[in-house]
Amino acid sequence: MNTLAYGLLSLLSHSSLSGYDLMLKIQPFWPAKHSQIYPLLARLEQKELVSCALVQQSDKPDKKVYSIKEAGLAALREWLTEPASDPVMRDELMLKAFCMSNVSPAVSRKLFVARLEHYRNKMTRLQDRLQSIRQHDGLEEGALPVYSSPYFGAFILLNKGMMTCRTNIEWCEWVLQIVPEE
Amino acid sequence: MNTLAYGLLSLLSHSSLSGYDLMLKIQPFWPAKHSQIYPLLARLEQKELVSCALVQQSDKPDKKVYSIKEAGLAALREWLTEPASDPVMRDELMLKAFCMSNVSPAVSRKLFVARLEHYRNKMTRLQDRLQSIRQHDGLEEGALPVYSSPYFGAFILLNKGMMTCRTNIEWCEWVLQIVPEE
DNA sequence: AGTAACATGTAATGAGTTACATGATTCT
DNA sequence: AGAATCATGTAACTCATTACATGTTACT
Repeated sequence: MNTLAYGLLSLLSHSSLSGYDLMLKIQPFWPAKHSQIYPLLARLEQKELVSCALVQQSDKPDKKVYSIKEAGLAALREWLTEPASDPVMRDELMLKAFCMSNVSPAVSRKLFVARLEHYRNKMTRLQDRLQSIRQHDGLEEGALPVYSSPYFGAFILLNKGMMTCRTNIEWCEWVLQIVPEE
Repeated sequence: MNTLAYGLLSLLSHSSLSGYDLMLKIQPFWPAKHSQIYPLLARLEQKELVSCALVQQSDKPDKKVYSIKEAGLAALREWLTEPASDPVMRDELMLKAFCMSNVSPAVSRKLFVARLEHYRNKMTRLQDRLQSIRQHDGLEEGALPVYSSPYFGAFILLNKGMMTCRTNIEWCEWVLQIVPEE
């Protein structure tokens, strides 16, 4: 039972999902490819932490929908009582920033312009998602979901994403201000 | 030549360091254990990108100090012209936050209190480091190093660290405000 | 005498990515 | 007919962590 396994259980505790959907949904929190997800789901099913149902679709290929079982929820609750391990951030731009005085300002600026673009796109996507979960939970602008709502977690995470994005954008803009134009 | 290899070259472009020091210094940007660093340094030496000198010490065990060679600097400059890949963040707390409505608020609060502590400690360490590089570069409070200074990269990275820390602290405090006390 | 930090290495295992493989369904 | 998305799986490889292994020096 590694972190990714608990991550899948975490998503499944909110709603039943296919392996494909799990793969898409877990990206912002714990990036993983389908080649990692599918075998892991099979193991979780073996362990009786999740169940699986074949769902036939007419508009799309059939899919296997996984649901969390009581044992899975118990494992999840147990895991939640343990302290979370420290976050791990791996960003090539940090390494490049460290040694950028070795190249011309123009080369450096290009890196930060690209990153700025990346965070601005991400920001837009986050805003859209926040709008959509506000509607799901029937929330007015500025109102907060209650703790017991299953959307509470998603809500605070989206807010974190927005705050982080904003900070990163500010940082990139600040760097571009102090890195000379040529 | 993976990202870690370029990361080592990046640090070495600023100053010559032992494998042990490299291992300590690279942690904030690209976490890696010594078991990954030492074999990689041997490969970089084989490729003639770095050179190695045995330095005898009396107060501590002897060490091997690595220096970047001209070919290493060339590889670094080449790498800097390529776009940086997207940052990868893996944080167990995000996964736990997503499903925290499955446990009592007390259990959830504990996670965020611990994380708040973590970021406050980190913030203090960053402030100390920023002070020390200000002195190295002979900078007044509020002044910025010039682009060509080898400390420029470290300086903007420390500022990013501080901004990120501050944002994370704000987020944790906000979450603790809206998660009920019991 | 024992612990902690410094210092370097290898071996085994686990986690994660890329590539290989296949097929359904929709849209252009 | 071809591209894009949906959908699931395995195999090979690289990357990263943990464990094994050893030795120095300083401090208590």
